[in-house]
Amino acid sequence: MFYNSLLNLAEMKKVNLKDVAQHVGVSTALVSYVLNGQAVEKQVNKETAERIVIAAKELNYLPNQIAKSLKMRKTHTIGLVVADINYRFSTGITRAIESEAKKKNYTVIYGSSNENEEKFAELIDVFVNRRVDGLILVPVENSQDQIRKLQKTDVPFVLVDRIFPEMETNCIALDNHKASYTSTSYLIARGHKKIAMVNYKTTLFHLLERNRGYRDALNEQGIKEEWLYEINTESRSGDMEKALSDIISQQDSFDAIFFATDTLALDGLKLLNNKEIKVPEGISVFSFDESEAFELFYTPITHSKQPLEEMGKLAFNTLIELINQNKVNKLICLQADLIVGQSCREILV
Amino acid sequence: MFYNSLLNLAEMKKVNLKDVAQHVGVSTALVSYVLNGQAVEKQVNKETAERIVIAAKELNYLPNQIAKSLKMRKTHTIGLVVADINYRFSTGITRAIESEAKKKNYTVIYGSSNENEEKFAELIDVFVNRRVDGLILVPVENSQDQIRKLQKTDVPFVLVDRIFPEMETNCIALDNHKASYTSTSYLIARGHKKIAMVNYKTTLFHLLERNRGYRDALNEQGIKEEWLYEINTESRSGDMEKALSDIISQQDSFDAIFFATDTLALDGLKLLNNKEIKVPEGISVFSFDESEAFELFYTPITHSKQPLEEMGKLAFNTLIELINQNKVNKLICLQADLIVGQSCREILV
DNA sequence: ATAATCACTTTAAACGATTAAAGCAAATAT
DNA sequence: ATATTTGCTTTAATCGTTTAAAGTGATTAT
Repeated sequence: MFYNSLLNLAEMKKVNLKDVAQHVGVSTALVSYVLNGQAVEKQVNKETAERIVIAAKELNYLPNQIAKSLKMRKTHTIGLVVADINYRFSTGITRAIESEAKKKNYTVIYGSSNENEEKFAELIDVFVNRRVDGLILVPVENSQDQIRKLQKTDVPFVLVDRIFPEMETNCIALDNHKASYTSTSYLIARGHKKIAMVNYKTTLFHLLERNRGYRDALNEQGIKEEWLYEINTESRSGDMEKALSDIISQQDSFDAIFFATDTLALDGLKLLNNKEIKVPEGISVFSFDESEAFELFYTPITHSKQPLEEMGKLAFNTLIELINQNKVNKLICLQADLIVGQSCREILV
Repeated sequence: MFYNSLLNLAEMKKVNLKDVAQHVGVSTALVSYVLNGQAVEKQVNKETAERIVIAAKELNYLPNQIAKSLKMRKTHTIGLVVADINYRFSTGITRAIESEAKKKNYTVIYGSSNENEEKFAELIDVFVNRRVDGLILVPVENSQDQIRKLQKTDVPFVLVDRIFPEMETNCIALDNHKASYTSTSYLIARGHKKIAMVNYKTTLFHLLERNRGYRDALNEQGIKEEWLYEINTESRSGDMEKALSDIISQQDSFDAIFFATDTLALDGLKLLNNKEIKVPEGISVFSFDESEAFELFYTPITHSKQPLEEMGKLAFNTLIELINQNKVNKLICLQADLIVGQSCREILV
């Protein structure tokens, strides 16, 4: 084989700086300068520079990012941990983050914690070992210690969606209280009085905020009672069954169900289908976020919609600021949109 | 600050091999041997080994994977390119691949081509530059040249779902012809005679195979005509509208619609909802794969189901074989499951 | 008494880039 | 005639690992 032949070399294993340098007959330093746009600054002879550029192209030279990362102490990689890749929320922000990252020449390495504390911790460890430049995290329940551990590190990170209010972290989240308040108010405005709230039994702040928004709206608008049904993740379908049975048994007194997440709404709507309760005639339904699944439901579901694109974009760009300047302190609160479907009837007084 | 204090050092920036070595008072080589389980092989003094292990733990030493990768010429990272993260297919195999990868201590870097040829090429370039050990690809239409380029490289890869039959590649795919044949036969067996097939207008082999399966089933079972409607991705909703209008206008003569993908089925079912055609009373519906969206449709959709978990697992493990041994040649064909719902009525003859 | 073996441990060269600092002719200044 | 500057290029250290190869005392063999 003619290892020296241009063609063969280009097709051979990997071409490195040294190969290019030897081919042109200069040192690796010169090649590095030229290929990194420092030709003028370092006063490289124009003709030499050209020869280097041409040779690099001909040899199909691609810099070894690993070596570069080691030397520069920058990997141009960020880690993303979502709660569950099957959530629409996850694919939404993942998409946004990935496309934003690509624009800025960053690579995303990704993992799904599946709402599992240990897996969450493991993923962070793996990413930190890989020397990611930063992390975007959707933390799981009870991961405060993990986050605190991370804070002692010099790895910048931003939380998305879920906040720990007792900690100072950079965070992009929805104003869940307000979104929930607005939603509940919308139901009240349409004449609903007895509104059930179905939420997970959780300590996650963002979900508790949805309860608080619901409660505050009721109270401030003269409804002194509240009807909160809590679903345990471990006994999910059973709990939902119980909650809906309870709501339905008092069917003529309950006006609406407010589901605190799209996953809950999906479960709930399936059950309502089974029980042959019509929406909104039998009962009004309001959801937080929407699942793709809603598209085939006979009634468009009125819901509160999170700006996923924007969240992802903001998360990424905040992280980049952190990476570049080190000191930013941000708690960005976004507003939800109220998407009016036909799942909430108008009750005349 | 007491840089020498254990506690502070552990909380400081990054601890490296040298730090551990100095702390114990030995060379980095010894530390490396011990921490990589070569203590016995390299005849390291037991007591020394212990001291090294303890020091590493105390200092919270984590090996720098970048340096390791550079030296070992192995990144323990694989690249995954899916066609669109919003497809259920994508999240399905992504999940499987990721969990399999984690078991074997691999990290996945991931990207979505959004069915775009250029983005597909870009992603591969980025991943190859990052020196991934291998690639799992769901190729986009017309990406043959990209694949051929990749073959000239020493980067091992496996294709998933979509094959280019004219090329020799390692590939995990469904037996689409058979799945489609079986599905069509099922419809025929239930007394359907005039069955419309709705598919994308495409050159993608796996989708064409679905057409062929449909056609062969019809022909071999005495139905000499075929009714193929092709949807152009660019004029998607218009084309679907046209196709369905055409099918419906002859409603009493068409018995069933066979959608070649879940995305097409979703679009189609939405339109049928709008047009207030009932499934299966008005027309039978069969889908290839299912979308989460089907869960809220009033009728469980009968469909052909791909074993996503298995596909992902096989893809990953095949890739690992390739990475380790270099020469494997596999075209693994999986079989679909027929999931019987209630969307295909029984037509009595 | 000297050589060989043993049981450890260290040295130092990679991996492929970046980049201060030094080197070296030729041109210009003193 | 010598010193300085200019214009360009090379040298060599560095990032944090891995791992042949060499080193080193103590023990055993000849």
